[in-house]
Amino acid sequence: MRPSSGDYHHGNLRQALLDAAHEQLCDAGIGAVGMREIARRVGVSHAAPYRHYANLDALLADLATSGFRELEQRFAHLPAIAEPEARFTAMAATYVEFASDRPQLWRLMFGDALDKTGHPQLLEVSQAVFANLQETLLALGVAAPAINEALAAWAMAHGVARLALDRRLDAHLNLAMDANTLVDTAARIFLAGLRNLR
Amino acid sequence: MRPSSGDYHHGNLRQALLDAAHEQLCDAGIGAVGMREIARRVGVSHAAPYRHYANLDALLADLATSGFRELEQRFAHLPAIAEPEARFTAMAATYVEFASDRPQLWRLMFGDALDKTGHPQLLEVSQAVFANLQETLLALGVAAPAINEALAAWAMAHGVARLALDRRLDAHLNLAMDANTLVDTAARIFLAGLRNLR
DNA sequence: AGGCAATGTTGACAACGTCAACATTGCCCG
DNA sequence: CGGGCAATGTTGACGTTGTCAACATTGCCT
Repeated sequence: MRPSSGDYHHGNLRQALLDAAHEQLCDAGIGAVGMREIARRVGVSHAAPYRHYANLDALLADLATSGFRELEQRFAHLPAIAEPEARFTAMAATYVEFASDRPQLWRLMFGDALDKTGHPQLLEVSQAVFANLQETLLALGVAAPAINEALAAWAMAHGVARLALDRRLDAHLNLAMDANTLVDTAARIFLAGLRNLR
Repeated sequence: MRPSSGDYHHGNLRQALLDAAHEQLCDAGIGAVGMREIARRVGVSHAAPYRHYANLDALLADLATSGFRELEQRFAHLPAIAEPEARFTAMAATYVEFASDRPQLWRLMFGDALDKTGHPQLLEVSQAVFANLQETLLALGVAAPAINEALAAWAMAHGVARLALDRRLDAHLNLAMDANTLVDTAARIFLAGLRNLR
């Protein structure tokens, strides 16, 4: 199905909408992403998206889902580091790096602009990401199920990412410091604490 | 100035607007807070708020500022704990507790619904909160300026709060666990790490 | 007492999300 | 091969919102 003859039918609007929404998100932030604006970007009438998404939230949920998949990919393509502690640090760094590479997407995924309840796919992919982290923790020799520790680690990386995104680091620091060195410090403290406790 | 005679003039609308906005925020979440709704709640015409706030963002910024002041108060009224490590743990717990007591307010303060740039008061109060944490870290014997460690600690507490608020804990846990025990775990790991590193 | 600045009201505008009614197209089945 | 049906896109409408301008009302100061 192509836009060969008359371009009344688009071809595959759904993906085009997603792409346009993604561009708009990166360009202008979450507040600027609206049904009409997306339709405008694709060059289609303002109500056309409703043939593919029940409402704006559904579209945003789909966008967030693709974000989680990308994050998962980054974890998957992490260089194979055998040593567990180094791997843990690398994962935390990857997490923060993703947030700093795609700040708007990250905000959509973890912020409160989108109500996540009622989007099972979204829940599923986010759980997959967490499972990945938990496995690494297990390799550290933490006793199963290691839930506490895994969550604490996640919280740490998550907090670093958010503080960095909100520019609270810039605001509170005279000296130069970026999220990367901060997450390193935090990971080092965390690992030392784990060693010390068991 | 009271609403004694004809109630054309309200008395002190500014505070009434803030109160109404706060109620609406707690009742229905950040998405439901709008100029017209606030005015409706106070019983005043839809454009009246503009005599006191340039726009909705300005009002929300004021609300967030009051939130930071309340958080500051909680730190100030913390029971006097001399032992630095216990005090640190108590502060982290207080932080998370605030988030769980006033989730919507916390979202406003730390979420991305409100653009914080261009609100100097807001920046000021949030810096004051951070300074408080940094002092406690100093008492732990961390070398001045201890910026790295203070930020890492903040990130940890912040991450716990956010994961809890977003119900990601519920989503990922079969067993029962709340933010309180999690922040305890995280604080213990963090402190053990600090001891181990120096 | 009178006038001015502060404060509140009314009405308007553009933009938005969403729905219903209608138009157009591709595809499948006889 | 043709006709109809389901999928998809368009148009127009409704109610809502943030914000502004013009106007009304009030309290305070001289």
